[in-house]
Amino acid sequence: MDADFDPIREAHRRWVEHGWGDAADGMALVTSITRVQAVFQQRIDGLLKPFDLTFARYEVLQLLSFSRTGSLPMGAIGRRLQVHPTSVTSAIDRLERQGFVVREDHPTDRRAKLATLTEEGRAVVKQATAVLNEQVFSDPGVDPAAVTELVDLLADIR
Amino acid sequence: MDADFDPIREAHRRWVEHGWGDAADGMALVTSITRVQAVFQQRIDGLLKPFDLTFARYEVLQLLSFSRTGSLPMGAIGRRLQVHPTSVTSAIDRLERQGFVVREDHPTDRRAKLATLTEEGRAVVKQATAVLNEQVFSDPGVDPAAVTELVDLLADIR
DNA sequence: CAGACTTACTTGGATGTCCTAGTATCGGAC
DNA sequence: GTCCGATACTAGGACATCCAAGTAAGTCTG
Repeated sequence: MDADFDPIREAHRRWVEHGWGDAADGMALVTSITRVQAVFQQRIDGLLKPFDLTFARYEVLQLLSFSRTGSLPMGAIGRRLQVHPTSVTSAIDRLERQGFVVREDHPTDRRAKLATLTEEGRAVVKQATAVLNEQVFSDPGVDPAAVTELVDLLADIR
Repeated sequence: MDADFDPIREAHRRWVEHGWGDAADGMALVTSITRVQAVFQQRIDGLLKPFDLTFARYEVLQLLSFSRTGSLPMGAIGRRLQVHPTSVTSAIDRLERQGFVVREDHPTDRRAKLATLTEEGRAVVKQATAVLNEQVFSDPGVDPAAVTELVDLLADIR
């Protein structure tokens, strides 16, 4: 990236000039988070492309792979990933077409559906995890101490 | 929010259990940023709804309102906001239909188009800014000192 | 046990973002 | 002066996300 120019820092200067006061810092925080999220998103989606996955769908597979039976109700997925139920429906639709999960009836609640990992799903999430852990998560671009600090600070906002 | 349960902290515990090592922290960072971004996005878009704006379009208007002439080439907007050129086209399309900006020819470069703020655009961005500054940016949900710290740490990643 | 409320999931619609590709124009090299 | 690569914007397509609304089924209350 053009390390010699930081649009957010530049914008922050303008906000202060226009008398925003404290709000300038807040706006800088929001835009910073927005951009950093976009950067990670693109980097990760690029690495997942060979697997025909996106970060959203990867998260679903990964969550399932860590559950005892490789199977969770749709609603539980949405709550754990903190996304809207319709986003889960959409992700599972896609993953099901890809053969990475299957929908099954819930054993006791006939309203609910279980998303269950297939063999292919388990295999692809394993490979994808290896790539992401090595290329992104092990070294997100900041000092390891700063990482935990960031996570703690962000936890306060949530 | 349900302060008594943090899905990310819970997930982090599982990642560590599965032997992810350093990668667990990195994954926690990425998911934290993703969720926090989503929270801000929804909160801001909710506040902007009465103005028939989104954060994306608000950022464009705000950028224009701070330029000397209320007018910038499309490309410059994309670079400053760090978004793809097609996203700018899409945002300006919408803003133009809403009457908040108009497209004009660039005086010297016939390839380029200028997006220029209208009176309505200037008025709406002023009102929207007042609301956002008061309701979000002045108090993003963390200690003010932490805000600048976060911004600095995030700047390293960008 | 019947009606009302709640919960689980899906459908349809609107946004925003990116990528690929295409058209028009600018600018520099020869 | 001409040609070719770089730049500016737009068109079309794929995803993901949310909201509003609808259907089905569980649960609770009187």
